Amino acid sequence: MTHYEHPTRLLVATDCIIFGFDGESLKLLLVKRNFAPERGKWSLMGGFVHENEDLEDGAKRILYELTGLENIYVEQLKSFGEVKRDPVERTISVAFSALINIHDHDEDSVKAHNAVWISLKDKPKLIFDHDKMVDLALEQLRYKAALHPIGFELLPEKFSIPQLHKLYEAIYDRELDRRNFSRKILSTKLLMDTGEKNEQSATKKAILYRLDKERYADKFHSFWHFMPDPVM
Amino acid sequence: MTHYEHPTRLLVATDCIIFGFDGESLKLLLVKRNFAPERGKWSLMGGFVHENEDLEDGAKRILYELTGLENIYVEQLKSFGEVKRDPVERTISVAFSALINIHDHDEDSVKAHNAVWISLKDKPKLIFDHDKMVDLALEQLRYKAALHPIGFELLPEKFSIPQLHKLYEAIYDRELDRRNFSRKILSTKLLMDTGEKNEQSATKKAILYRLDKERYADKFHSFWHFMPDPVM
DNA sequence: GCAAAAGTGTTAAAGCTACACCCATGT
DNA sequence: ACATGGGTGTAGCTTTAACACTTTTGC
Repeated sequence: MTHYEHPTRLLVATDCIIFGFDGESLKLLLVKRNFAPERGKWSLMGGFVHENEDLEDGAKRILYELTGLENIYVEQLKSFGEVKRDPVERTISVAFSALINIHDHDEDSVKAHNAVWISLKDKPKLIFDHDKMVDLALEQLRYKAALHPIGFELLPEKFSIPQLHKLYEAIYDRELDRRNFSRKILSTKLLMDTGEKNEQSATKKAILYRLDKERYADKFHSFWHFMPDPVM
Repeated sequence: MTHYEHPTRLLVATDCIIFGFDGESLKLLLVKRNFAPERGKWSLMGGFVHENEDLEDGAKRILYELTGLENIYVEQLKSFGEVKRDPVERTISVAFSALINIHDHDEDSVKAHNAVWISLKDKPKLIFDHDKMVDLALEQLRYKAALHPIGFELLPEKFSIPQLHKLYEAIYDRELDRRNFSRKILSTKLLMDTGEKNEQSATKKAILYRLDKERYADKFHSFWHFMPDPVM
């Protein structure tokens, strides 16, 4: 086998599975296509990788175009390369998962792209193999959030434990005992008390925490065990 | 953003991180290149994706060419797409992890490709970003084997618990209490007693088990907790 | 004072670790 | 019979799950 023998070049795209959380349910940012092919149908946000651009940079460029946000938490999910996945021309798509704070995005930009936040439970059928991408992204989010502190990416910088609790219930689509959850989270020592309280609450105001960035960096590679087994 | 706007086509390759286990240590099947570029240096086995071939099929084709084996356990790891990762021409590489039974491969074929099994601990420096690929593959193997029953792919169909135990010690590069390990494995009910014993042993012959395929399929998505925390 | 949400405590069961002991086999 | 490796048992500790209770706040 020699290198550069049959240099068949292929189209390479990235598609982004963009998760958000509005305090109640987990949402996806989806695009209603006003361009061919599959005009009028729903799809993930995507685009082609440029000649002089790393894969992840491509995904971040596309995310920036859509949301106006930089420094988004992005993780490569998997590449989808079935020969006939795109009917127009063979295209390899590198799928990226993105977690963003739903309140931060640029609304005009999102509207301009014909994009909408849709609850996972109301997800319409998407074009091509995008449904598979979403399924996998959700599976991975569940997998990862059970063991690593990534849920925070979906929340504001300052957040309460009840908020985090609701997020986890949304991610796993099931009830979690709030008291055990709280103790488990606090036992990681990953949260810093900001001294502030959630003034929005009509009842007892919850303590607002912030992620301890130093410990976060140290512990990122250690397992959590947030979920009662079995998770999946 | 309209589809098919700037159709820049790129080279797409697959590289395979091939793990094997010889009963003592975890090994990689590496190629000493007798072709350009980087002739004489070590690399992973790889090749370009063909026009009419799914990504995973490409990896399997390459694995078949090298080892003569079909039905190999293969898992897509990640795509590597840095602009300058390949100095000759920009190439996206989709990395695949493969777990094979080291005794099954076709020796002639491996020799013909100038490939050698090398213990992870003696791994030479590899070309391009192949070192990164190996690091990630190992991390993923550790991650996954702690929670899912995939170690079996590296063993013969019938294997003993002591064999499995040695495999796990090799994967995690640390001692594991053999008695606790044994109990943990058996408690999953994933192993079927074949009624046979390991006749090779010079001392007490170990019971040979086989993976219970039905339970395997059912349980594949459930977490194991094989390793004492923290694993990583 | 009451309802609702937040925070803290308790207890029994389960799981894990670190051991000790016995069994089978070839020399 | 003994050295070696394989199989099973157990005590003490830690973690978990499933609960109850108290505190804060707005009305």
